[in-house]
Amino acid sequence: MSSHPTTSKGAATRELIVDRAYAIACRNGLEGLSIGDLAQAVGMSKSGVFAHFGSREGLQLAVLESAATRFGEAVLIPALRAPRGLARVRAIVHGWFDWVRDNRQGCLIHGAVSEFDSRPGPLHDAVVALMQRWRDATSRAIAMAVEIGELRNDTDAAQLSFEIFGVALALHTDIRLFEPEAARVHADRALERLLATQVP
Amino acid sequence: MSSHPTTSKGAATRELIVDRAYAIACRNGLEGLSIGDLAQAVGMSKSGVFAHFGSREGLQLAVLESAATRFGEAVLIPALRAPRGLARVRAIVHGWFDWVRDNRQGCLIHGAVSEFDSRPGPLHDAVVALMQRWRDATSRAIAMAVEIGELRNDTDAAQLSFEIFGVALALHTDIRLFEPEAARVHADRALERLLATQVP
DNA sequence: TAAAAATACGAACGATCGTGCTATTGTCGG
DNA sequence: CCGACAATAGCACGATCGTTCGTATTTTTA
Repeated sequence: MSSHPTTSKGAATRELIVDRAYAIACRNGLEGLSIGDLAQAVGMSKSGVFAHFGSREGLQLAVLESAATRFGEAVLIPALRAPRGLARVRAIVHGWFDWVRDNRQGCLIHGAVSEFDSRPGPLHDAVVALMQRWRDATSRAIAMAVEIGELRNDTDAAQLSFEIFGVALALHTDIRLFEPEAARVHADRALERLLATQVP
Repeated sequence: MSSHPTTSKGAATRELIVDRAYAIACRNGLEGLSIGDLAQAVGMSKSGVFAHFGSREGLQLAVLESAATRFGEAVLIPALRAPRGLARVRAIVHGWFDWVRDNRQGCLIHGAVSEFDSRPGPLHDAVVALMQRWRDATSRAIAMAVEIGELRNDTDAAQLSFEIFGVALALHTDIRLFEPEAARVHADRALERLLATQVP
C-alpha cells in the first residue's frame, strides 16, 4: 500500500513484545519476567527479543513505562473528562478502584513498587517518578475542588491524597486476600467518610 | 554442662539458617531467596541447607512463619501490655508504624503479600492466614475500645481496621519512595482523624 | 533495483537454579 | 564407649538464566 509506513517493523514487534511482557509481569512481577519465557510467548528467539532492549533491565523499564501508560489511559484520562472539582476527584478514585478490581490477576505497578521500593537503581527511580506523577495528579484534582469551594479551604491536598492512596492499597490487598465484595464496600465507605470530613 | 540440651543440634542450625534467610528475603523477597545464596551466607553446603526444609517452598514457608513471629513479638505483644481500649489500639498502630520505620531496608511480610496475593498455593494460603490473624487482632482491640465506651457504639471494627491498614500501607510506601518524615506525619494525622471521628 | 541498514536467528557462553543421590561426619541414648 | 541415627558434605543432574557473537534475512533507503 503506502510506501511510507507509519511505524517501522522493529517498533511494531517491540510493541508486541512489551504487550506480552506486560501480561507476564502482571502475574509474576518484573523480577519474575524472564527473556526465555517472553521469547516463547511471542514466538521469537531469545536473542531476537533481547536485541530490542539491550538488557533485562531495559526490558523491565520498557514494561514499567507501558504499564504507566495503560494506567493513565484507563484511569486518569477518562477522569479528566469529568468537570473539575469533587466530581473529578470521585472519577479518579472510582476509576482507580475499578482498575484494582479489573486487574485481580496481579497489578504490575503495585508489584513493581514492592519489588523496587527499597532497592536503589534505575527501576527504583522510575517507580518513584511514576508514583510521584500519580500522586501529584490526584493532589491537583483535590486542589481544584478546594478552589471551587467544593472542599473546605483548610484541606491539605497532600494529606488527603495520602489517605486516598492508603484506601486504594488496602482495597488492593483485601480484594485478593479476603472477600472482594466486602473489600469494595470498605473502600467506598472509607472514601465517602474521607470526603465528608472535608466538605464545607 | 547439662546432658539434656534444650535444643538439638539440627534445630539450632535450622534456626540460624532461617535467621539469615529472613535477612536476605527482607531485601530480595521470598522469591529472590535462593538456596545457594543462603548456603553461602551460613557457611554450609547447598544440600546441607536444603535437607532442613525438603524444598524451596518449605524454606519459604519457614521464613514467612519466622517473620510472623518477629512481627508479633515486636508489635502485638508489647501492645497487649497497654490497657484495653483506645490506649491499646494506639499502641498497636504506633508499634506498627515503628515497625515500618525500622524495617526500611524491606519488610518481608509486605513483600510476601505482594508476591503471593494473586498466586494460588501454600504460600498464598499462609499469607492469607497471617494477615487474617493480624486484622482480627486489631479488630478485637477496637471492639474492646467500643465496649469500654472509648469509641462510639456504632463503630464498625472491621471497617476501621481496614482503614487503619490502609494508612499503614500508605506509610510503608511513602516512607520508601518519598520523604520519610513527611510520611510519618501524614500517617499520624490520618490515624488521629480516623479515631477522632469515632470518639463518643 | 542495488546498496545499506535494520532485524532476527541459532548456537554457545559461564553462571546459577532447585533437587536428587551417596558418603562421611557428627551427635546422642543405652 | 559403642551402635543407631541425625546432620552435613560432595557431586552431579537437567534446566534455565542473561548475554555475546557471527550470520542470515528482511526491510528501508538511495
